[in-house]
Parts: sequence; structure tokens; C-alpha cells
Amino acid sequence: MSNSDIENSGSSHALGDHKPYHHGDLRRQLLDAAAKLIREEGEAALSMRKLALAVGVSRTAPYHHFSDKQALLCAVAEEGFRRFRGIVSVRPEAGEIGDQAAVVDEAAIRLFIRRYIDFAVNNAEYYDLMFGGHLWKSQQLTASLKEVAYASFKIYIEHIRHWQKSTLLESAVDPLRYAQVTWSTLHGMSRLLIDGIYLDSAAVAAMSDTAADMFWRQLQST
Amino acid sequence: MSNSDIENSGSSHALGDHKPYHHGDLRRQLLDAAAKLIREEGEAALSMRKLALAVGVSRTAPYHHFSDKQALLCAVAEEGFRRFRGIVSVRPEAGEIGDQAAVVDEAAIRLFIRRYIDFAVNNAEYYDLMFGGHLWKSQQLTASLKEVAYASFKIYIEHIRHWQKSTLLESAVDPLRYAQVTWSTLHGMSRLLIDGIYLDSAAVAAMSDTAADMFWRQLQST
DNA sequence: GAGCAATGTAGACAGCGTCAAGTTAGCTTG
DNA sequence: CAAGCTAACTTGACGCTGTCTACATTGCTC
Repeated sequence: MSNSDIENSGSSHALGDHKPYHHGDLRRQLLDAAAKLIREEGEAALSMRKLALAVGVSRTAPYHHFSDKQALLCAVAEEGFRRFRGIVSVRPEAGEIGDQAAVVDEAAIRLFIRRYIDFAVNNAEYYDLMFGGHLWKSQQLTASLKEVAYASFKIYIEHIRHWQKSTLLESAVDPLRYAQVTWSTLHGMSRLLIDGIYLDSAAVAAMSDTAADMFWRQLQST
Repeated sequence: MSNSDIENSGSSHALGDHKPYHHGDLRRQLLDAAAKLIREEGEAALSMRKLALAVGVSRTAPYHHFSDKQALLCAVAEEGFRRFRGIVSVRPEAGEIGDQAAVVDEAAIRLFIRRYIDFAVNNAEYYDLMFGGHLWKSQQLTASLKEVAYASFKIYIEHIRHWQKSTLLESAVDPLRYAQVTWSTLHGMSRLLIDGIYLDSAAVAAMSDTAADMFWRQLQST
């Protein structure tokens, strides 16, 4: 009795009006616990039952917040995309000058690549869900996940366009193809690192720089 | 009685001496059925029990040929690598001239890329296992799988060295880094196609050619 | 023909996702 | 303030999974 008072004190109208009723904010805790579980024991080790146990509710309680295991994974992926947007946004450092004045040089590309790989490797539990076949092949993506995912794709394309425009020589490369191929490289490298096929993590910097070199040269093709 | 005679007639010493005893060749049939099941219903839909049912034996029979589900998947992956070696081998067409005489130009690179992507997309059930995190992250690869996998990696590196040597200008790129980055591109593109993130399969050719362009230019860097 | 090892079967167990039915608790409305 | 509605949660059950154990069959070797 007194304990439920403590848990609920003020929370019901502090966050909004329709999510947390009874327990605290289960939804939030489930998402966090899911990410933690995947990070620590791998995606395969995540089960709804273990998850429920981990946050101290009964097996079926999560189904009142997510229709499916799939839906829960979608929500985790969505969270990942939100973090991702911050990492891979266009603005150069932190709005010191006007955005479009900045000239893109090889160093900028290098930095971008390193940030991408860094995010992927250090947030593998999110990256797997965001860009893994498990969700995408299933054709059952949440509407809200689709939304935020496509927004991220757009940001990437925008990023590429920005590179092309601010390169001094006018580039002859089709921006869409260029975006597709460069993203393939970034994604492939991330996957090979995450999946433990590229084992030498000390080589990441060198690989990134080689990729930057390649991207840069291609960008300058006449 | 008579039917078992038919099944076993001559088979026991036709194939070798130590695999198929009793049923026919269960091991072979399991591997084929597994690949077929994965192809048709996805990796997640493959279960040992369904597999056993599919080839007409009881649930636990497969465990006499594979210690684990994992071991079975390793064997399927191994099969994949064997097919892969044929696709991604160095020799140009079919030994018409001596191998090393051939000069590598952009067309050769284009062809190689198309062959790689083609294999990945049309043998997704194998490619997933061969280069998916599922097996590699588990750290429980079969010894024989490791062997054939590393052999494939070596072939790829050899391939790259061949490119570099037979390019007329001497290339300044570190061959290992170059191999890592180009493979990242190929792998990334394959994954994005297989996983249904790149949906426009009509664009595959254009993407491949853009990649070839990029690889080629980088190869010529002084 | 006897014995042995390889091969196949049936039973059992814990764990999984999730549906159906019942319980608790907080908000809304008279 | 009491009644009632509904969101949040629990328990029970079902069919599926991987795999262990114990048992039955079969073919090869001596």
C-alpha cells in the first residue's frame, strides 16, 4: 500500500497522460532492459519472459505495452535511430559559422566515417536491430519505426549532397548511386566488425582512412 | 525388407567408407533439406524437428550426424563456402591463356563485383550463414568450417594482389587495407540487398558499376 | 553366429511466444 | 462519495523449440 503510493507519487501526470498508470513506467523500463540484455547476452538471448522477470513483472505484462516481441524490438530500434540521428547529422561541429559555408575536405569525410563506425560498434545492440535483416525482412515494421528510419536515410542522402555541393570541383557522380555505394561500405565494415569477422579492432582507424581516401577520390572524379 | 535392400544397394561403398550406414545418406539429405527450408521460409523457421520430419526420420536422428543445431548450420555454411570458391576464384574465364598474363582493367573488376553480388543474392540462405553474425559471434565454429572459411578469405586477398600486380601503374595502396575496404563494400551491398533494405533490385547493376568505378580509381592512385 | 559400434526411436524436461480468463487499481462520472 | 469503466497486471494453458537419456535396430567385423 504505502509502497505503491511511493512508486506512483506524481508520476501519473508528470510524463503526459496515457502511458504509465499502475506500476511506474513499465514501457520505458522494458526498452532499457531489453537493450541492456541484448548488449550483454546477445539478441538471441532476449526473451519476453526473461525481460519481464528482469523488470519485476509477470510474463505477460509486457504485452500490454507491445503487441508483440517484434513490436518491442521495433521500439528498441526506433530508440537506436533517434540516437543515430545525432551522430550522423550534417552540421560540421556545433554551429560556429553558418552551416553551408563549410568546405568539405578529406578530413571531414574521415571524421564522418569514424563517427559512423564508432556508433555502430559501440551501440551494436541497436545497430543490429536498426539495420539487421531480422526486422526488415519480416515486413512487419511498426509505422513509427518506418517513419524514423526513412528520416535517417534522408539525412544520409542530404549529407552526401552536401559533400558534393561543397566540393570545389563539380562532381560527375550520380549522388544516389554514390550514396548507396558509400553506405554499403560503411554498413559492411560495421557488420564485419560487429559480427566478429574483422577481429583486429586496432585496424579500424586505418581501414576508415582508406575508405575516406576512396570516397574522397571518387567525389572528385570529373 | 525388400525396400531396405533397394535403398542400400551399392550405396555403402559407392560414396566412400564412413558416412552413410543405415538409412541411405541422411547427412547429405539433412544438409540439402536445411538449405531448402532456409531458402523457402527463412533461417528463423528452421528447426531440427521440422528438418527431421522433412527427411522422414524421428526428431533426434539428426543428432547422430551433427552434435548440435549449430554444428549443422556450420556444415551448411561450409557447403556455401565451397560453392563460393568457384564463383570468386582468380582465373579470368576458363584457362584460355596462362593466368598471370591477363591484364586487369575496369571491366574485369566490374565482372567480379557482379559475380559476388549475384552469388550473395541468389544464395542468400548460404550467404547469411557464411557471413552472418549468428555463427561467427558464437565462437563455436566447427574446425572444418574455419578452415574452408579462411581459405576463402585468402583467395580474396590473392585476388586483390592480382589486381594490383597486373595494373600497369604501380599502386600505392596497402593491399590489406584495400582488400578490407572493398570487401566491406561488397559485403555491405549484399547485406542491404538480402535484408530488403535496398529494395530496388533493378539498381543492382548501376550500383555495382559505381562501386567498380570507385575500386578502379583507387587502384590507380599513385 | 557373436559382439560391437553406428544408427534410429520414444519419452521427458525446461524454455519459448502468446492467447484466454480472471484480478487489481486508478480515473471518470453521476 | 459510490458506481462503473478501463488500463495494467497475474495465472493458467497450449503448442512449439533444442536436446538429454534410455532403449531398439541394423550392418560390419571377427
